[in-house]
Amino acid sequence: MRRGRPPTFDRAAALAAATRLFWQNGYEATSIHDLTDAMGIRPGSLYAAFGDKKALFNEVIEAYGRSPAGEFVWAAMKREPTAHDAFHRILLDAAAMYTDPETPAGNLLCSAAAADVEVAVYMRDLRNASVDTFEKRLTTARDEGEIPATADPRKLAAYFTAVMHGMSQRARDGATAAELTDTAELAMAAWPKAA
Amino acid sequence: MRRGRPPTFDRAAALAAATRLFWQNGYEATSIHDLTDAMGIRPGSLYAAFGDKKALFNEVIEAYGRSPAGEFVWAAMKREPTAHDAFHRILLDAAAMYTDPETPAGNLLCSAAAADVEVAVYMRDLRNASVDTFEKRLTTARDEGEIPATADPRKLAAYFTAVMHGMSQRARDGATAAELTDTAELAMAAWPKAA
DNA sequence: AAATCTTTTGAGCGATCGTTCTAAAATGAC
DNA sequence: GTCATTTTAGAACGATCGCTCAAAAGATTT
Repeated sequence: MRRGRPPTFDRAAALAAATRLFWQNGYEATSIHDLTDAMGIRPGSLYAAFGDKKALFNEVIEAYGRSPAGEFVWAAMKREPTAHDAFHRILLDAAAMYTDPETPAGNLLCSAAAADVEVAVYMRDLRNASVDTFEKRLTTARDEGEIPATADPRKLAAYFTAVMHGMSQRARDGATAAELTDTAELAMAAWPKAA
Repeated sequence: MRRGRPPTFDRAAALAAATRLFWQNGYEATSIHDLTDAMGIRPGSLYAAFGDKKALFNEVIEAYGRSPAGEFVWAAMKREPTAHDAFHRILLDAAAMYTDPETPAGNLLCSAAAADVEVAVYMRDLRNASVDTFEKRLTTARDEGEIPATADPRKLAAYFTAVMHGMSQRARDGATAAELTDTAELAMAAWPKAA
C-alpha cells in the first residue's frame, strides 16, 4: 500500500474552491492566502499538490473546460441537428450558465483577467478558439445548404463570439437570466436567410 | 506670481501616460512604479498632483469619458437624425475606436478590470449606464414611430450593450477593425422592422 | 542677500505578494 | 519498536505593493 502520511484534503474539492475564487476575482487578485483559506490547506500542501499558482490556474482552466459551464458550446454542437438550433441553444445556454446562482457570474475565461502575459495569452487563445469552432460549424451548414451560399461563416462566427463574450460581461455587471435570454433571441436575428 | 518651485512636468501629458497604462494593463496590474516611470515623475510628485492611486484612476476615467474614445456614443446620439443611424454609427465607431492603433485595444471601461471593490463598482455602473442611455433613445424612437410599438426598448438596449462590450473583448483579443465592422453590420439585423 | 513657498528627490515605511523550508505528525514496511 | 516515506503546520524568505517623509532644489517676495 501507499506509504507515508495520507493527504487530509480532497483534491477535487480543493480545485473546485480554487476555481470559484479565480472565477470570481481573477488570476492575480486571488492570492495564495485566499486560496489556502478557501481550500482549507497550508501553502506547503498547495505547492506539493498543484505545483505553483500558475500550474494551479491551468488545472482550474482545464477542469472548467470539462465542466458544463465550459463545455456547453461543444455539447450544443453535437446534440443539435441544425446549425441554427446549435447556435440558438448555445446563446440560450450561455444566458442560463452565465447567471447560474451556484457559480460566479459570466464565463471564467472572460472574467478572470490576468496581467501575467503567459496566462493572458493562454486565455486569449482559448477565447479565440470559439471563433474557429463556430466557423467550422457554419461552413458545414453552408456546404449542406442550411444557410445560403452568400453567408459568410467567418463573419458570423466572429459576431456570435462577440455576442457571447458580451453576454458574459453583462452577466458580470448584474444582468439577469431573463435579460440575457432576450439578448440571445435578438442576436439570432442575424441568422442568414435565403436571399 | 505663483511662488515656490514650479512643476517640471505637464500634468495633462502625465495623465495621458497614466491612461494608456491603466487602459492597457488594468487597475491593479498597473503599479505606482509603472506609473511614475511612464509619467516621468517620482512618487512624491504623483501623490501631490493626483492624490492616491484611486484618485488618479478616477481622473483617468473622467478624462477618458470626455475623450473621443469615451464620448462617441453620446456624439452619435446627438448627430444622427434617426435612432437607426445612431446605433449604426455607434457600432461602426466602436469597431474603429476599439482597434485604433494609437490607443490600447478595446474600451477602457471594459478592459481595466479592477479587483478593488470601490473601483469595480464605479466602472460597472458606468458600463451599465449605456443600457439606460440606449433605452431612452429607443423609447423616443418608438414614441415617434421610427420603430414599431411592439419593439422593446429595454431588450434592444441590453442587446446593443452586450454587442458593444463583446466587440471590446474581441478587440482585446486581436480582432481587426474589418472584423469588428462586419460584426457591427451583422448586429444591426436585430433592428426592429415593421410587423 | 535673506526669507518664504512649492516641488522634486530618493530613501524607506509597513503590508502583502508568491514561494520555500524545517520540523512535527501520521502512515506502511521491516 | 524502528525506519522510511509522505503530508502536515507554520514560520519566514526576498520581492514588490501603495504610500510617506525629510531634505535638497528652484522659484518669487521682501
